[in-house]
Amino acid sequence: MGQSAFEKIYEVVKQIPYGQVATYGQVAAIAGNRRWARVVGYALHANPDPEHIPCHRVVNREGRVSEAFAFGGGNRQVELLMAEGVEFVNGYVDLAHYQWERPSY
DNA sequence: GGGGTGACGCGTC
DNA sequence: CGACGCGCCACCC
Repeated sequence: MGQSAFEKIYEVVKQIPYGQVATYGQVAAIAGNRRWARVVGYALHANPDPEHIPCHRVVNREGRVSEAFAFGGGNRQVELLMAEGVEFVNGYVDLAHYQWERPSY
């Protein structure tokens, strides 16, 4: 089927529940290969469906957001996450409590 | 058709 | 602790 890395990545990102966040590596790993972390970044960069693809719930391994290339201006992503109840510490997401645990399906 | 780059992650020096 | 390189896929020129 035409399910490429891109498609799988979008599927995973769409599954991130409200109030939780996932890392690029996490999404990549669930999508099929953890080395796709870079592809995840590119996939979200393209973000063809921002309404269904909560790219703001995807953060890097440090729990930090990309201020330089964020869709709405970096801080925008932080605001959205905080609005969902995600706590930030020194600008970093508390991954220990808010990192999404993929359901073992 | 070929080459370079990128919203990353991890190992190594 | 910081900096660098490697790996992967898709898109742009």
